Amino acid sequence: MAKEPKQLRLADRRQLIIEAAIPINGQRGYYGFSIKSLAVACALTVPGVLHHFGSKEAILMAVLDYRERREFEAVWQGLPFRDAVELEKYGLAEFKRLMHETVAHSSQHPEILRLGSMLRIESLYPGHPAYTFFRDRNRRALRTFTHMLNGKVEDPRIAAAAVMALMLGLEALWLGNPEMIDFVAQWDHGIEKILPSIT
Amino acid sequence: MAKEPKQLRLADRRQLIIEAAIPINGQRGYYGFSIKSLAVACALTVPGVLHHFGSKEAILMAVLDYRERREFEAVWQGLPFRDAVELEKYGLAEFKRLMHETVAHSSQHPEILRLGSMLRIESLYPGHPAYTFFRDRNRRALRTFTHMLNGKVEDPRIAAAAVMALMLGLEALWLGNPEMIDFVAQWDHGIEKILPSIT
Amino acid sequence: MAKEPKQLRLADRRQLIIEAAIPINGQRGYYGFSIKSLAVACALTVPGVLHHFGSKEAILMAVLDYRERREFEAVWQGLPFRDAVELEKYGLAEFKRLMHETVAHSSQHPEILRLGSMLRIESLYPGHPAYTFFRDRNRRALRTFTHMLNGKVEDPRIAAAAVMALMLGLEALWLGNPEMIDFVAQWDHGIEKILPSIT
Amino acid sequence: MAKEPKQLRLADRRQLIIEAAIPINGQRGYYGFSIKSLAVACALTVPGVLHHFGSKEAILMAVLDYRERREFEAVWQGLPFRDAVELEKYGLAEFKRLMHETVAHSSQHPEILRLGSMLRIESLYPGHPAYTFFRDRNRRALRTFTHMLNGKVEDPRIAAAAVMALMLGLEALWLGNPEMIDFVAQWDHGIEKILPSIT
DNA sequence: GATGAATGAGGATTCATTCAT
DNA sequence: CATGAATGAATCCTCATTCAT
Repeated sequence: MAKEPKQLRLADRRQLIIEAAIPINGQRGYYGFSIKSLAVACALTVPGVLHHFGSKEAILMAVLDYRERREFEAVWQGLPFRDAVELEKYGLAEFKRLMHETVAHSSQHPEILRLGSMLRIESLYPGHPAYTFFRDRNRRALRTFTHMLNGKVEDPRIAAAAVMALMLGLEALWLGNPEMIDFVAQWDHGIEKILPSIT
Repeated sequence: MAKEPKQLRLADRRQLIIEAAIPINGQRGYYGFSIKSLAVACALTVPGVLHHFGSKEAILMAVLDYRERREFEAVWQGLPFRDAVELEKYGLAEFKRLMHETVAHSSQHPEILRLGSMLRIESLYPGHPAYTFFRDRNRRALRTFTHMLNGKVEDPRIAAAAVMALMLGLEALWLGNPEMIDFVAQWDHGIEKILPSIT
Repeated sequence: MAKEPKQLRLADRRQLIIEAAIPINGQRGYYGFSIKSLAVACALTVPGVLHHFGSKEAILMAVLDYRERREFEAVWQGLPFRDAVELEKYGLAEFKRLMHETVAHSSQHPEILRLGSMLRIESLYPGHPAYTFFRDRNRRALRTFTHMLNGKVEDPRIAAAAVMALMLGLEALWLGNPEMIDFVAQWDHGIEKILPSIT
Repeated sequence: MAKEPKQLRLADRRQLIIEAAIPINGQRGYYGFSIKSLAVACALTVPGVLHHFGSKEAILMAVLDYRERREFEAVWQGLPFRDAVELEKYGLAEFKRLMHETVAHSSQHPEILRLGSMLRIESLYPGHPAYTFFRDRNRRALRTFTHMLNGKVEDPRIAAAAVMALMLGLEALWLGNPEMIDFVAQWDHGIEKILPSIT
């Protein structure tokens, strides 16, 4: 006879709160969301939530960290490369397969996408808790993409930016009107234009 | 000797407030910005600002309206077409010239871009004052673009979405790290891939 | 061809404002009503209203003054006595006729009644602008009634208070549920109990 | 050595706040009183007060509820009837004894009376939070009184209204000038006129 | 591990009023 | 005679946070 424990283990409770925080942060942003709304979504009290994270800022950072970890586990971990740098050894087809995976995965988790879009634009404000986080992340991403495309296209930097722009743009478009565009198909079409396969 | 009047006329003061509201709304979003911060930026008091708009929501809508009008005047008005529909009669080169103009203009006004990016994502939340505004605007834009590309590309709908995605994505990328990419050059490169000119 | 003047004469405009102020003050009280609501009811602006009275307090006092004058004109002026003191010479029947007139008149003007009820209770607060006004008015009324009943009943003071209480109470009752009681009939019934006619 | 706790229990604190709210609401009415003034009277901050009730409106309703409960406990509970309906079986003397008790009790608690008078008149405004509360309460009261006088007087409805009017009127009179009239004596005198005992 | 009490700061908005026009 | 601009004070309420329980 397993009793259902009212008090979850610390880690479990944290994860529950974080998962509830993702759509809330994605919808209202860091400035617009309130711990109260998060607490209600978790069936907890406000101090109950704060007990686990200490501050609103800490909740945000935990969410960002969780999101990063999840993305890594879902997309990158399943691939045969140890790290991004190693990718250089692989061909364009491999790169496109990886991107396709990412897009396909994203299309299943719009809330994660929305969180990223919201916090990316919100964190442009220097006072935002995720200011440096996103600034550095963007730079790193562009560098990584450039690296990955190195030797495979004429101007890797331009191509990398184009790829990233396509991804960001489709995300925004799809989030706004999901019924109007097919995220994955649109991606496949776009990437083929930007990085045409040799036939 | 003209005295500087402390009381500005309705229209002048409104415009001043709106222009001050653009960067503030772009940085913090509707939920995150405070009328106080806007009032300080205008050298007014909070009720002074509210005197002209009545509510925070009304300020936002006035900003959106102003932004729309300005964009029209700056980009579309100078072009030889009466309206979007007429564009169908023009060729791909004309379409690309129009887009280029828009991008070039946008690259001079990052604050306007930032406002758009912020409010687009923020307004996905159904309770947001600009919810319907942006939903309808997005739909209209995709329809217009599709219409403009009709007969010029294989699949106008897909192409239109790709063009919009490129624009949105480059905006987001450039806003995040303006020093890392050349907005206009990157656009010209991208559009040539998506809508290649016949040579 | 008489032109309708947009600008009313000062006195007329004042009266219009006062008449609009009666139901508003009666409904929300002095503390609860706003000059804005009054201005709207008069199709004027807030400073437009204040132009005529100078302050919220002055509006209230003007309303009270107007109400007093109107009551006098409507009820007392039509009667054959010069003033209240003279009443002593008349009999009980005359007194009851006067009261009946008052009640009949009141039943036609519930807004006036409501104003009186509201301000009477509100003005018990020492900081209220009509504090002394009503305190003195109540005392004067009780004294006058006592005087009027002098020599006609056993204990004029008690009877006077009973008469006043009946009036105040029926007013309150009728204002609350006008469809449930017949103000005038109820008065006639009550006064006959308190001050029975000799048969 | 019992330490005086800074944090009171929910129920205790609520009662303290409500009791402080009674005179404040009685003096200024719902529209005229401010949570700040109540907070000061309780040696709390404004959010401290709101913590317990959530809104100004909720404070009012709690006050009304408390007042009702207290009246019941003080007057009706001590009497030998189970409920109002049962009263029909008792005679006029019993009814008058009950009324007398009520008046005697009221005369000891003018603040409660004042609260009732203020809110009764204020709640005639349809937007008032206690609008339906008082409308229904008035109807119920008149029905109950009529019921209680059924079979004991010629016209129970008229008599009931007269009794209520006497009560309401004496309250208003006494609240305005407590030094001028003896509430209880005046009641006893009045009720004997309206409902004379058989001798 | 979690809750209720309490607070200081700040949120938007309303208000009465003054001033310039 | 009336209006629009502007303000300081006060409104209710929400916020993140701390403390005691």
